[in-house]
Amino acid sequence: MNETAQKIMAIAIRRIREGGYHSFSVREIADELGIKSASIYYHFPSKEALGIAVAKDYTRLFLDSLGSPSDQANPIEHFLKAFQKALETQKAACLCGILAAESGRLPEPVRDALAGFTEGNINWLEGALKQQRPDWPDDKIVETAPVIFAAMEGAITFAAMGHQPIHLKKISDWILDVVST
Amino acid sequence: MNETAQKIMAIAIRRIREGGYHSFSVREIADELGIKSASIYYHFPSKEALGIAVAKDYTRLFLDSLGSPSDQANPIEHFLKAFQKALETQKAACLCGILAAESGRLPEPVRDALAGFTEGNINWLEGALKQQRPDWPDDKIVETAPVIFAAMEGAITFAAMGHQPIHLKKISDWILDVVST
DNA sequence: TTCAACCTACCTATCAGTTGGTAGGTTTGC
DNA sequence: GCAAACCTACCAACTGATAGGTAGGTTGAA
Repeated sequence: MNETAQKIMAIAIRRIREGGYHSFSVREIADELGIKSASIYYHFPSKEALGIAVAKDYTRLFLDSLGSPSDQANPIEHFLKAFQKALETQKAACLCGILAAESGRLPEPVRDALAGFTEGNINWLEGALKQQRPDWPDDKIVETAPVIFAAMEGAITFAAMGHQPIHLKKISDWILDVVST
Repeated sequence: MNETAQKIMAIAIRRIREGGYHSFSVREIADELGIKSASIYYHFPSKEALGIAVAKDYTRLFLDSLGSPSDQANPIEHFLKAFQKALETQKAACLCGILAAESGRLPEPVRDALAGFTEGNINWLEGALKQQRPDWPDDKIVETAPVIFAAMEGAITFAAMGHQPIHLKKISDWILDVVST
């Protein structure tokens, strides 16, 4: 993965987070980079392949930055803070929440890559809940994890939209409350 | 607003909820309806105008079905159940959550129509909270309403995606807990 | 050491298909 | 006769994608 390919991915990821997979074109990326659209196809065989690469890279980066739940005293809080930090530093929604919104018309392999992010996050949360609430039965853990995830995705999507001020801290506190009682 | 115009809007609204504003075309709608794409422009001057009409109609229908918070003994519960009912009967995400995801690349008037939905819902929730929690200070109410809204939007978006089972009932219970304590 | 062979990273030019949109003609029911 | 509701036929712009070419660097065998 060379420098140009990484620049292409960086632009693609930003544009997807702004308006989704269908709202960017290969030509737009090339224009922004100052090369021709045909050159994009030297680095990525198709727009779809670029979308998959972007989704997988984003997933890997996010999960890597999370580390392991067992490294944390309060892994759920750690998870929620990762979302807050992502919004603060990148001032953008989560790629996953954006792609989820258009999942009905996404090329199947892109949808699969998107599923990788949700699964990775929900698995992480299940591990975190098991550690933090060993008293909870499995089905309660399996039900709770995706709800935490989806609620945070919604919050960050609307927060990044910027029309209404949304305090991620507030919803994080709610979730911490639910988990600790 | 005649029958064909309403059919056009019904198809548009369904397609937007499946994949967003950028993933449907005027021709697709015409094909599904069995008319030519040019005929769409007899009823709506542009795709943008159709998008606006759809967003406004969706907003009106949803707010009308909510009624007034003061008609409800527990208006927050009423609001949350409206989301659950929408998912159950229509098996689709909320138009607003989908459009929010691509808001960065939406034509401005469509984005404005989208803002109408969020504002309408948040205003409703503020009224509901004021009624249900007269003891809460104004700033707490103003902070809480958008968070309830965004969390439910996220939950319904991922629930409609269908990849992971999300229980809207669960997040509704959390929110009711927060409001009642 | 030299030179053919190959590679990387782009380019120009073009493709077929799709997009939103328009001008102007036709049908149909009152 | 007239107007609502469609149609045919088109347009410019844009889409993802391909074919074929090229400048400049690297490699490896004689």
